[in-house]
Amino acid sequence: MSPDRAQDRSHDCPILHVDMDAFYASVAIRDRPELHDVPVIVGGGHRGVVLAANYPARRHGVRSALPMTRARRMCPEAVVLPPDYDEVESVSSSVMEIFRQVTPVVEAVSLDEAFLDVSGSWRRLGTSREIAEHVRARVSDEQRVTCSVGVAGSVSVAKLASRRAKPDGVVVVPPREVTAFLHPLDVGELYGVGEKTREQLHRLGLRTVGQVAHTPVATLQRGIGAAAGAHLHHLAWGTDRRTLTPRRPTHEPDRSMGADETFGRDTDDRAVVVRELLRLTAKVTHRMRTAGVAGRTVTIRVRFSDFTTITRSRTLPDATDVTGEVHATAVGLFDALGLQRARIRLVGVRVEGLVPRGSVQRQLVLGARERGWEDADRAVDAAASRFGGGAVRRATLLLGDRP
DNA sequence: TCTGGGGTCCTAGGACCC
DNA sequence: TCTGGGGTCCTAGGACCC
Repeated sequence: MSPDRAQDRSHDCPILHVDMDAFYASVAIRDRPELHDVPVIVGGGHRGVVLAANYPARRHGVRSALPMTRARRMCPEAVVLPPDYDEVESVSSSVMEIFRQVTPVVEAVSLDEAFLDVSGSWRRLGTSREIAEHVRARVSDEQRVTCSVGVAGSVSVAKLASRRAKPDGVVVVPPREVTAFLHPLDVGELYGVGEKTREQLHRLGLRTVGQVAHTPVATLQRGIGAAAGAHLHHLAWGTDRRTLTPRRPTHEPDRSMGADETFGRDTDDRAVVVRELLRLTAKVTHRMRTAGVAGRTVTIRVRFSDFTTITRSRTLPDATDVTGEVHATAVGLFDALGLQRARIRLVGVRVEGLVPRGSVQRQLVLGARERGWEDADRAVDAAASRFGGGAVRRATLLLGDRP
């Protein structure tokens, strides 16, 4: 090992966490230099939240997930742009391709984040730090957006390191420096510790990661639950041994698929809800059929104007991907709530317990009616793939209440 | 005009079965 | 003849992540 490499020690650090900087905003302004130094917020329009804010906007306190109304109030001079999902996806897949040219062991977390295990690339590409800089240079040169990279011996530490590296930097945390790096951090920095758990831990007198590390596991488990407590203790010592899974094995489908939507205005009209449930169901079952999966458990979600949210679910005798069946189940669950004039903000449909469609053995022979629905679904799918998603809609979706 | 939409995993109680 | 004890499925809720 050359002195150079001994010094940067990144052979102890096979894991890279690459995180794009303010991704949706960076993509939106990459061809608009006049916007680089002014606050830019990317967000959904109506009743939406901030998807991304560039660094000038962040200086005003604007961050992801903030309600757009508050964001505009905090930074009235900001340029607000709608997200360009197609463009973001295109940049994302190009960036992921760069990662895969560095190592085959790439676990994409989301459009803007991935873990890389580069231990097989050292001979070819140099130390982990050098590989991190190589990745950053390529992403910047080829896609004109920046990213930050955390380098460490484990997934959880690499993740925290990339946050420290932001924006547009690299942070390497070799094993011998892990506790010094982790222990001063606020517990809320740990992966899996959100607002609620952070508050619980604070009530137990635990504010820093170091304090959590020196708390008996049993105490943590009593405070926040068996699984979370044990996991947290590992995270606090940086001894999380999770390895990367390049992608979910193909024989293993997603566990659930769903869709929900916030109404433009709260509603207490059953007909509006039923129609929305149909639209959402059609969207979900179409995705299911495209993925070749069917599911048994149908769950609806209802959020009221005061933001309280309930779910109701029903498990069917057989897995289905049929729009009519899922919709009928969803409407049955909704009607069983017996709501009178409750103001509803959002409804959603989710199908769980997904299995490959080919494995579904129906116990009962399909009646003519179900068979008819399946044929109708296939016709809708075919038309959608030929003419685009909006080409065919069920008749009830065409009635009334269009803006 | 406060608070999106896509998911995953965990917990807890009751039913049901052996 | 006091009522054990698992294991699994179902349902509802909640926390969390990006």
